[in-house]
Amino acid sequence: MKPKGFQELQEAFKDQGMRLTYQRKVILDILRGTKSHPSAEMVYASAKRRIPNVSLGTVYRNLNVLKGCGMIQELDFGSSVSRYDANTSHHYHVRCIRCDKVEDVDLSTVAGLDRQVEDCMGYRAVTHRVEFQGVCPECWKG
Amino acid sequence: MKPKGFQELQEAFKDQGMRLTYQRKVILDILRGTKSHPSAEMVYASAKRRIPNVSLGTVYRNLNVLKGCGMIQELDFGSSVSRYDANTSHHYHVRCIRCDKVEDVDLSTVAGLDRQVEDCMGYRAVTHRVEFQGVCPECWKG
DNA sequence: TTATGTGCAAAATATTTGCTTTCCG
DNA sequence: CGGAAAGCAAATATTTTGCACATAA
Repeated sequence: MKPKGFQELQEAFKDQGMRLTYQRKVILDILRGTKSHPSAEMVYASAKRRIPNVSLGTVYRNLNVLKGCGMIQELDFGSSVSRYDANTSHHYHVRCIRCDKVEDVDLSTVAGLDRQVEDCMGYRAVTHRVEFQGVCPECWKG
Repeated sequence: MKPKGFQELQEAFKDQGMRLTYQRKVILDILRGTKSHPSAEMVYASAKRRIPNVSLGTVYRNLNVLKGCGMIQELDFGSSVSRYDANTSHHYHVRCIRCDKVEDVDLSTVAGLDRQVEDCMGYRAVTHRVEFQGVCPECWKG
């Protein structure tokens, strides 16, 4: 379901009339290879090491494309910058309010909440997102 | 606890070395008088009806001041604009992905979640925020 | 009186877009 | 070859800030 090889990846894009460019692959690889939930700027910095003349616009465009394909998800935290995650399963995040680190929360997503909102508010196709924030161990120990 | 009269409001600000200006009061009144969770622009538009030459900068500055005093809270949704709420109790929100309306969710906040994250992740002073999103009745009926 | 706040405009931040050139398929 | 994508820069959108003047206490 999550294509790994170049071949499968290429096909996955082709089905949607899109190409697998080198830039696109690098950006996806970066996200798949980290758990740090990087921002667009961070992805850009990382991509630049492999493609020195890559542009920030290309990074943003590809992040949006990958999001559109459901290959990555965008995390919108209180902070003004979006962060991206190649783990598209429904899981929660904690953000440290001091160092701005974002980590996955190992907590089973609270089941049935979406359904409750659909029932009591009359909404449809409801999803939800939970963001925890606090001070991480490194920050409060140091 | 939530000062209403001019007198008490004035004192509440004074304690923090702040003044109760007309602009500040109008902005707070606007937020206290609506359940629509307006954005800064919306507050600005509303304030302008009462203070024709009020500036957007003043609105932003006061929203931040009021937030700092804990008199209002800022809601950061996936969308790129912040919205503001004079109801500072811990409650959840739903946003309609079609018309962008934001409503309170009548659901008791899931207790104990913050504590669980503190225990299993080692964080401190954890709070959380839940945002539901879906299609509101008006949008899917129409 | 005087420090805090306002209005205005310019700056800062984050992201998107137009256009020409490049390159995937 | 033809259309999708890249690179670059200019444009947007939202929020913040510097400064001279006004005002609450």
